[in-house]
Order: sequence, then structure tokens, then C-alpha cells
Amino acid sequence: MAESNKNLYPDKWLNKASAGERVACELRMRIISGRIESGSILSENQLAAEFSVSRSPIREALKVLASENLLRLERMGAVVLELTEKEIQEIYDVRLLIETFVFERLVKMDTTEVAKELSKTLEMMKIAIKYQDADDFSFQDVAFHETIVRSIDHSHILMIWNNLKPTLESLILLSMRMRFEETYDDFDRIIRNHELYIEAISKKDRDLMVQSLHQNFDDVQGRVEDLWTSQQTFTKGVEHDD
Amino acid sequence: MAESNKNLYPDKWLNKASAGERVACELRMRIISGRIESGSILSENQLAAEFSVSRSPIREALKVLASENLLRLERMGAVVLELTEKEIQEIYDVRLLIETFVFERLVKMDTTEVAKELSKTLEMMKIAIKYQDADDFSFQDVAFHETIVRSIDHSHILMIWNNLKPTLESLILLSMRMRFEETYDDFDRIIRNHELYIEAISKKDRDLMVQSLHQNFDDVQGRVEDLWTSQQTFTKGVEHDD
DNA sequence: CTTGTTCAACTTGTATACAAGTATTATGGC
DNA sequence: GCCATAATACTTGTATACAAGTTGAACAAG
Repeated sequence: MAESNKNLYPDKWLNKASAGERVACELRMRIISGRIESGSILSENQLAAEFSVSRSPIREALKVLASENLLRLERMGAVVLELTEKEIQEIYDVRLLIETFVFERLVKMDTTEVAKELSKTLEMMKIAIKYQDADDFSFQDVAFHETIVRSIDHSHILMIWNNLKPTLESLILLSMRMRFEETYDDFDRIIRNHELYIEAISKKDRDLMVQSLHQNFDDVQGRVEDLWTSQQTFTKGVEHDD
Repeated sequence: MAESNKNLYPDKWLNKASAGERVACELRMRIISGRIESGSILSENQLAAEFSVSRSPIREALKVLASENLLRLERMGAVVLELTEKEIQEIYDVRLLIETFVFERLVKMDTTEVAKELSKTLEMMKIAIKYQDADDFSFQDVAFHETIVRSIDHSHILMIWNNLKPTLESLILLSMRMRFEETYDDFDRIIRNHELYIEAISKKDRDLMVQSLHQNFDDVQGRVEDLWTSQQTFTKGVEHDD
């Protein structure tokens, strides 16, 4: 029971974060993982007591999570929203929108620098696999896609990404932790897909890009479905993780 | 001097708003209109004194404006960012992305209800023109596009819209106030373009939609660059999920 | 004049206090 | 038992207080 109070969000990603950010990251993970059930009503005082901080950082965190559509702020309390399959699909829609837009810009640019950066990140992902570090792997995976988004220097597309990123990060994190517990074969395929992605960007091959983009989504999607259907199995896995 | 202190944001839109929201709306207008110069550094205490509220609502407002890319929160003070031509262009990129996505969904749905709602809003826009009320007109114009976005019931596309909306609202508001002072002919064309838009949605005519969408952009401000070469690729992805 | 140090006036982040409003529960009348 | 009303215990929104850190200027030493 005490174990289930352990933080889901990696502490080492919170080095210089304020209390509000810490609470937001942890709450986000708990909501997406299902540890906090959808439909629950959270109050500021209750959360402040639980996290041993004042209401100020809690308010900040709730505002952030509401903007990510994980909560709905009401008169009395914040209602936890469900991350349905439809929601996951919607996230995929947005990723497709963003990354396709980015690709169309990229084909008009010199992509050698981006490809280099992506290759570097991919190397790091391989190391993370070698040392079985799901968190590091997730971090690099997110960084991979952020590199792509940032490459075209478009502040509003970047804004959309910044809104999507926290949810995506949490999803990937939970998904990858599960995989490191179970099947290892998946990672070869993930790495190959990323290599395809880099190749598509280097060669400016639109079809290859769409193909790898879809496959990359399937990599996350498949496991996410299990994620909320077998909540207990997952939580156990986390507790053993320590 | 006294005149320049008048609020730019319409009071009647702030009926039930909190102090934080009021400050955010007013600050947004001042930044976008240029009354607050880009590069200025705003501090919480200074703003609290200026708006005669405490730092709490000010902090809330600054967070919001930072998420809209109008400010950059730094160690000491919030730096006001410039709304360059490039930025305006980017906003239209996103509008084009969103509304094209929405249209691709709409053509698979029954659009009679949406068209009806849009027609109603358009009627109100005409009334606003008749009575020369720039604020009402802007309100209905924004509502028109929000109706379109909401019609497909896609929470993440709606999130993107919600992020874009405040800036867009301010831009339209300022633009329309200027036009009501000057040229009147524009409004006939604006109304016609919106009618085209409704027609495109009713008849599910993709070409007409793209045409009216582009013209609508030209109406408000600036030009739209040729970015929709990616339409084909993007459409593929949308159809994939059905 | 230049350089290094100290100090004072700022800044943000967090905690706490207060006011106004809402849901719930208790209570009184029937 | 049942309904209306009042008291109570919550809620949020805002104001204020405090802590920690940063900036920049005054100022002394060389």
C-alpha cells in the first residue's frame, strides 16, 4: 500500500521544476495511468494536503491539466476526465496533422542537420534499450519527435506540440515501462521505424514518411489499449520496478 | 492621456469573468494592438498596481498569455513578444490546418444542422454591420468559425482552437474596428465569403470550401501562403482511421 | 580609472488569510 | 414520513505575507 504512493513521474526530470510543475507532472501520470479514476472529483485543499504544498502550486497544476483536457474545472472541484480510445485516436490525428505539416516544410529545406540530430537521438535510444532504461528511452523518443517539430521554426506549430507533449510523454512513458517488463522484440521494430523516419526526411520521400509515421503510432497505440484495460497488472509492474 | 487608459477589451464580454481573465483579455489586446510595445518587461507587482488587483490574478493572466506566445516568462519579468507578419502567417497556417481537417470530417456527416447554425450567425453578422457595431460583428465572426470547429466533436482539435481563439479574437476585433472607421465595402465581400463557406459545407464541395477559406483569410488580414500541398497526404491519414 | 565586494531593492514562488458563494445536512413544522 | 428552511462545512477567487534568489548600484581598495 505504501508502495502505491510512489511517484509515477521520474524525479530526475524535475530537477529545477517548481512545486506546481511537479504536482502537474505527477497528477498527469496518475490520471493517464488510471491510478486516479476518471470521474473523480479533486479539490484544491485535498490535493494540497496530499502533496504537502499550499493551494497556490495546486491551482497552477490544475489549470495546466485542464488546458490539456485531463480535467474539467467546475464550480466545486475538478472532474477527472477519461482518456478514451477516441481520445487516443484524436491525439494521433493531431500528431499526423503536425508532423505531416512539418514534413511538407522540410522537403523545401536542407535536412542534413535535422537528420544528424535525429540520428544522434536514435543512438541514445539504442543505449537506453541496451541498459533497459524505459524512462531514458521514453525521454529520447519524445525528444526525437520534438526535434522534428522544432526543425521548421514555426512558433504556432510548436505551441500545438507543447500542448500535446505532456500527454504524449506520459503515454509513452507508461507504454514503454510495460514493454520493458515484457516483450523485448518490439524495440527492434521501433528502432527500425525511427530509422525509416530519418531516411524519409533525408531523402524527402513522402510515402516513406507517412508509412513510418503510421507505424510509429501503432507502436504506442497497441500497448495503450492494454494500459487502461488491465490497470492492476500495470500498477504491479510499477511497484516491482523499484 | 486619460483616453488612452480606456479598456480595449469590450466590458460586456467579461460579465462573469474573474479578475485574472479580465486582466488577461485586456493585456492581450494591449499587446496585440501594440499599445504595449514588444520587448517591454512586465513585472507582477507593477501590473498588480496598474490593474488594482493582487498578484494572484496577475500571475494567472501572465501564464495564459505565455501559453499563447504573447509573452515569455523569464527569471525577472515577462518579456512582451512581437506579433510579426510571420506570426500572423503562422496563425493562418493553423486555421487552415484545423478548418481543412474539420471539413474532411464534415463531408462524411449530415451538415444540415451546422449549416443552419452558421446561417443564423451570419444573419447576426449582418445586423451588426447594419448597426455599425464592430464588437458584435467580431463576436459573431469568431462564433461562426467556432461553430464549424465544434461541429465534428473532436476534443483535441477543439483544444487547438481554444488556444488560437483569444489571439484570433483580438486580431479580428482590432481589424474590424479599423474597418468600421474606414472602408465599408469590405463587409459585403466578407458576408459573401461566409455565404460561400456555408454553401461549401452544405454541398460538401471541397473546392468551394478551400476557395472561401482562402478568401476569408484575405479578408481579415494578410495573405495565405501556398502550404496546402500536403493536403493529399494528410487526407490519406484521415481516411485511414475509418 | 578599474576592479571586487557588499548591500539594498527588486524579482518570483509559496504559504496563509479572508471573503463570497454553494452544496449538504440538520432541524423544525406538519 | 415529508417538505421547507436554516445552519454548517465545504468550495473557489483574491489579497497579503514571507522566503529565497537575482540584479544592479554604491563603494572601497588597488
